[in-house]
Amino acid sequence: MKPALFSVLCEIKEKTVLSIRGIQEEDPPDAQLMRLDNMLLAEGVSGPEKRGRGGPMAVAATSGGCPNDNSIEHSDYRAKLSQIRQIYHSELEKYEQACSEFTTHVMNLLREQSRTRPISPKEIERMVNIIHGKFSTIQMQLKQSTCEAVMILRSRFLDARRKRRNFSKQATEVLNEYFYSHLSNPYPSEEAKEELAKKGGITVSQVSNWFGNKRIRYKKNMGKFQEEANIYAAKTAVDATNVVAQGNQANSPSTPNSASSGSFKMTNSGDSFINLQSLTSYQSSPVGANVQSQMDSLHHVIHQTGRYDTIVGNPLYTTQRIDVRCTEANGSWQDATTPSSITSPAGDPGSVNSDASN
DNA sequence: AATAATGATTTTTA
DNA sequence: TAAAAATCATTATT
Repeated sequence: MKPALFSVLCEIKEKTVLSIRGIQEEDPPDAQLMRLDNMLLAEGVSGPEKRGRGGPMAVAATSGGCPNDNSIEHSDYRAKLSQIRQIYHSELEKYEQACSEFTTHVMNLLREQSRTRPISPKEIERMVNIIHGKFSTIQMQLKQSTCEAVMILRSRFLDARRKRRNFSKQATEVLNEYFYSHLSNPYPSEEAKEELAKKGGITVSQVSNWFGNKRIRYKKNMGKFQEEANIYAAKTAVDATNVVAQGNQANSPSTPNSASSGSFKMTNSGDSFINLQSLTSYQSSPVGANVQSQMDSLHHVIHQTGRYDTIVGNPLYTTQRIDVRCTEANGSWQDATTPSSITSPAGDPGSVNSDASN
């Protein structure tokens, strides 16, 4: 009886055109999926668990502990990321398992039924394809939402602008020290930046940022920075003189002025320069190498003593005049916005700063 | 709560 | 292309 039924079913099938027809579907829509995959891979969500931990972790232990928050934040980020990653993988696995389970289940069912009704292998294949398609769309959704989560995480943790931390005391100390002892040319070289970064427990680009900000802000109104300028200038001045006092014999005094400004364009002010030079040499024995920084420091000290009154009295005015000093003297690390109009009411004690040059 | 500081980013400039 | 200048967004201070 069975064969009869079977053949009948076959006929019906033929008539109702339930048979296979266009089996052309699938797979143009893979562009998006590729994008998601790539991104997940790039973010380290998919791909091998890279717990590489080798990195620049142990930063310079030189001189004092800098907790260095950066790494803390980073590890926080990594923790969250690995959480996402974990979820992603477990979900993915679940889906894959479910998919294969369901597929085998359906196939078994169909095979069983194929005994009592006509089912071509092509139909089974098609069925399997459909199932896989369904599951892969689910997977894609998973990938998409994972991507979203990662992006959110990124914007929250990696965008340093959003989570700014002030530098440690140590870092600002080091940076300011350099800045004020190279006030005439506060452009640290790449090596110097690395050094500073190391000492301060920050990155080189942070050093660069800091100097960029510092220069512009210092220039913008120096009055505000007078205090710390004096502090650091005095500090480094003392250091410098000490150093000089100890051992300078190495260098010959034969490298006088030229050395001082180095790569800096020293527009004019020949006389004032000489002036300062004599001053410095007077204070501290002639030195070749260190001259620059000493001059900077001293400059500050002198400067301060020279016109403390005006500083106190009229900050604005002072600033401007200092500004002028910078322009004329340095001529370079920035040009003062101030017009020459305000320029020195010549003659006053302030003229001390004409020295300021370099 | 208002405002100053400050580190980072973006845009402009030389 | 590096530095200046403008701007943003967060943190500190009052």
